[in-house]
Amino acid sequence: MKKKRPTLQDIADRVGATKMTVSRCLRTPESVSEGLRERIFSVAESIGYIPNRAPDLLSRATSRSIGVLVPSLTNQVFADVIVGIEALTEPAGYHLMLAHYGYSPELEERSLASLLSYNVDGVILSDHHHTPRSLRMLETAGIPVVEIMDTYQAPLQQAVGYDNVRAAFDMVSEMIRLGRRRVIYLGVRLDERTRQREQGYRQAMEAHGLTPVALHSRQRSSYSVGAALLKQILNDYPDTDAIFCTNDDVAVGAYFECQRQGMDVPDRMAIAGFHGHDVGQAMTPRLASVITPRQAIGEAAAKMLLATLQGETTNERVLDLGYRIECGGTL
Amino acid sequence: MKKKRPTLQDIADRVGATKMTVSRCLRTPESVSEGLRERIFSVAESIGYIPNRAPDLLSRATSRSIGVLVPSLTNQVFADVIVGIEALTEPAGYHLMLAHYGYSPELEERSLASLLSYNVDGVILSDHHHTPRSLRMLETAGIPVVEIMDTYQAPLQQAVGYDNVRAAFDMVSEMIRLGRRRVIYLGVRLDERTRQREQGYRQAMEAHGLTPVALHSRQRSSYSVGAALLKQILNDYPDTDAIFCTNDDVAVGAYFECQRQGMDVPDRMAIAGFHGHDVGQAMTPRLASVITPRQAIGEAAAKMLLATLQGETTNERVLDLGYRIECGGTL
DNA sequence: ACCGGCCCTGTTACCGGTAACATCATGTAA
DNA sequence: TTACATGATGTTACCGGTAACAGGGCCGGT
Repeated sequence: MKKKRPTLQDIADRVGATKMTVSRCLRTPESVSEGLRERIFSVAESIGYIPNRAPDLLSRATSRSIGVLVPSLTNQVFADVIVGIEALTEPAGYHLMLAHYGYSPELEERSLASLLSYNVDGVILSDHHHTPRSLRMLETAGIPVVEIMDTYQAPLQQAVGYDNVRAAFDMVSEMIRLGRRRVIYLGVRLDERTRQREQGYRQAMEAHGLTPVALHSRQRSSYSVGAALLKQILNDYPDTDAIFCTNDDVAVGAYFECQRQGMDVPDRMAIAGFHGHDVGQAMTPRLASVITPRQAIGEAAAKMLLATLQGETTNERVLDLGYRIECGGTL
Repeated sequence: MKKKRPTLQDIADRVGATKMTVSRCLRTPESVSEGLRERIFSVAESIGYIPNRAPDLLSRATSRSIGVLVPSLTNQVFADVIVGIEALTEPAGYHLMLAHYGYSPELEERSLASLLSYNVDGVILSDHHHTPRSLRMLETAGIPVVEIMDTYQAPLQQAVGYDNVRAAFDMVSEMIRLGRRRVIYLGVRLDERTRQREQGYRQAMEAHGLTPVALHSRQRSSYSVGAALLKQILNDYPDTDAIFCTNDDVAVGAYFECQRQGMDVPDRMAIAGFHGHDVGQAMTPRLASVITPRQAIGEAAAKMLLATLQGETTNERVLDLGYRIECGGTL
């Protein structure tokens, strides 16, 4: 027996006008006579009117909302990206609809369907790989799409990010330049970007005639996993002199394990991570890492999407925001 | 000139039936004759029909979605909570609408209005303090509300969490029991829970006749801030023998600074954090911390909300999921 | 043969805003 | 005074599903 929430009609009844007039008053107050306007606002306030987007959703198939699909919310990287996106969409009056899919394309498909069923005006996607069905849906929905985090592959429409392969290549090359020869790659999960970084790592190793060795954990990324992987290295490849980790969590976890083993970093073991998160930058020695412009990526993606929604057309399809190699004290 | 996305009518036209029949077929396939059913599904597939929730939103003021308001997404704590919530809402067919408000009640109000304008069926809130307008909106919306993270204050309807004051009290008492006398509290930002932990800290100190000292940073929580605060302590209160930090980031940051200063932990300085995140648990010495059941809180909140939405009534208003004091190696 | 019921499908109306158009009063220039 | 612009408000229809009700064909039992 919950009471229905107030509508424009309820306001109209109380001030003796039609809901059309009330609608006008709330949208363009100056188009309504002063006395009426004041009464309408006062009644709206007193009965606690809350705008209702449902009719808009229905009649104009527009929701003033943007769907954002990220693989994981617990991954700090995407939290930063989202902050960047919202910094632009919120002032523009767009509501963000977030969904995460745990790195599974099937779940991405379901989440996408859910977002589209709410008539989102545009979507931001975090992976390049989508199911055929997802692609179909995006096509029939006919809304703007921006893909983020990677510039390596051809985008559906537009993309913002950096080149994961090249970033990994550069970091590993730097390690080799500094004299490391037995560099191992540490990965977790098997998402796209982890594979791309591995690819860059392999290219760098092979370019210098070195043999690439990659270790993976199937668990989700964590400090503990980094520690466990380092133990495995000491066991299986005891003469390793450097590790390049797919992210900072793993790198810092591995560093903790080095400490426990009394293994000097970087003399005996060099360590590099990816993304340049605060943990690594706050510890001593400072963690070597590829610093990525996560928040800027979010902002740029939102900017692109909003521009397209406002009808602007551009022929710039891919925006590369680059990265920075931070050597820190662990190389 | 974007093409309209397919509707039930489009399917109906192609199979020579009415949209009502198509609607029935998609919802309860067995209520439609076999031949028609097959044609409908095949056409739906071929034109790429995507369900549209807008009409439901409008005609039944229900969206099968739940609004979740968290202060921050970059705060790992809430990422965990969200994972817990979604673990229950997703299988139940509810879509999560996330919004964050940066610890500002005014922004919370705006976010809440936005969620309500999409006719969410229920909301989960992360703070106890709301603007009068927010309270009004919740009341007129007439939807179930669950507040999370704290059991200290009387809930609007229902609440799930743990007692921040008591948790802090217990941790600080433990530090004192182990011989610490000049324990300082390190806080960041001034959100509710930080203040509650400070309150628990003060109670513990005063219960033992000790003088409480609290230091705050106005910056958002980070490892760097923890390090900076520790430096400040060494300068202003050089004989401090323990710090209790409002969260693990600050605690670990402070620990890094102790390392840099060559200050032994825990002999010279004991350190305790809050939440029991993986960083602290993976490092050596393991960080003392109050381990909170974040994911379980999310799950319990979702369970409560779903139960209420299914019409169940309960007189259990507050669910306390407790916490655990982990002494680690830093006390 | 007739009736009742079942199964399948169709018809109508509705949800709550707002675009588009209609109406009406007042003002103002010719 | 007439004609027409201007401003304020009302009327109608629509968006896309689905609840509720209305047929109509067919079957079996009497």
